[in-house]
Amino acid sequence: MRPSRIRKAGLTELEGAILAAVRRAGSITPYKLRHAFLVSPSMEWSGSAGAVYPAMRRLKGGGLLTAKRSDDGRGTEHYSLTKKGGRALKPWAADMSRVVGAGSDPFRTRVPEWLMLAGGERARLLAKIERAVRARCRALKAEMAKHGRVERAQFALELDLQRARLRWIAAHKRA
Amino acid sequence: MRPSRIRKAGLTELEGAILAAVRRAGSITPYKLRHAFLVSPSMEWSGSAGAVYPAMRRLKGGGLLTAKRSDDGRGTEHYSLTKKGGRALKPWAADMSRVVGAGSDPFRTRVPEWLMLAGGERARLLAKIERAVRARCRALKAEMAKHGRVERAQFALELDLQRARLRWIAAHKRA
DNA sequence: TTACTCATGTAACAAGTTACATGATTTA
DNA sequence: TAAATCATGTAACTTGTTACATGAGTAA
Repeated sequence: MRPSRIRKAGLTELEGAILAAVRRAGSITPYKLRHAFLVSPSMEWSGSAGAVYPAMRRLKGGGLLTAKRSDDGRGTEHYSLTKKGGRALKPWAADMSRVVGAGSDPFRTRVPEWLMLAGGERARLLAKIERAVRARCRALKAEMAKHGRVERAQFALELDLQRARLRWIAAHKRA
Repeated sequence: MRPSRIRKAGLTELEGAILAAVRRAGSITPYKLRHAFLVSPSMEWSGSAGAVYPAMRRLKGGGLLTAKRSDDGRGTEHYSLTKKGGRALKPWAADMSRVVGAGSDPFRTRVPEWLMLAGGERARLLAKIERAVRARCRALKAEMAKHGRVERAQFALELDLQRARLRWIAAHKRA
């Protein structure tokens, strides 16, 4: 049976990302963090309230975050990292089994199905995908300019992923 | 509110992958499919019984799969794709908003935290990550030889992802 | 007969999603 | 004052995970 709460087993991906973002910000409200996730194209989560608020409450409950409620009538809560939170972040950041994993890639997942298609149909679909990937690359480059160094480093990784996809398409569209 | 059962909204990633795998196999038991997921390093799911059996039952309930129970005393069930299942697979395979997405990448997620680290600590961690990624590449190449054309196409994509990571590390380890 | 593999399945739980509710504050 | 935005939160649901249960067939 697995323990609940902030398990010894370690942080989830979302929890780690939240902790890291709180540390970067110094102090931040769930609302702002949520919108950072919402806006960021490099973030894999929807930034849904139903995920962020419970996760931050969980982290606070585990002593990894502290919250200070301001008296602005809205009850805005400012979260910051505790020492314990900082310590918890290390094994998360250095978890090799996760770091080295390929994650979930909807492109890769579909490859077998694409390769099942007959010549003409496959060529058409791959051409369509190629256009979509190129459009995504353009959007990524445009977005990149608006962000700081750290986000750009994330964008750069995704751009390289998309380029790898383009190479893959080129290698498989006529076969 | 979202409808339940096999939603109009489309198949989940796992459902699509299952359907595609069933089509490839022609006819397959959940047990065998489960083990294909379990063994495959390019598959992102654990292939847990608690995911595969319910998903296939769901797909059968929606008429996308049919099952024939053999009388071997074990009640082994052989699933195959229905016409409806084949039709459902198309929009899943051509869902551009998903195809073009970056998916969830635990490496990318950790980038901000790595870049927060001071010089020495960062260099040590990135060196460790580099070794792990290289080991993964070797494992991938060794595994690749044992598989067929379609799986190799998936492996090739992951290899390129890992190479992009190595390039990223090289660019960020001294900075 | 003991142990292993084949094969299906369930129970409890974790953690995300959408959609909604509620209210304060700012801006047009 | 109406509408938009800031801000927190909950409810219902979906779907995955681990861990276990059950039993048939096979090889030592």
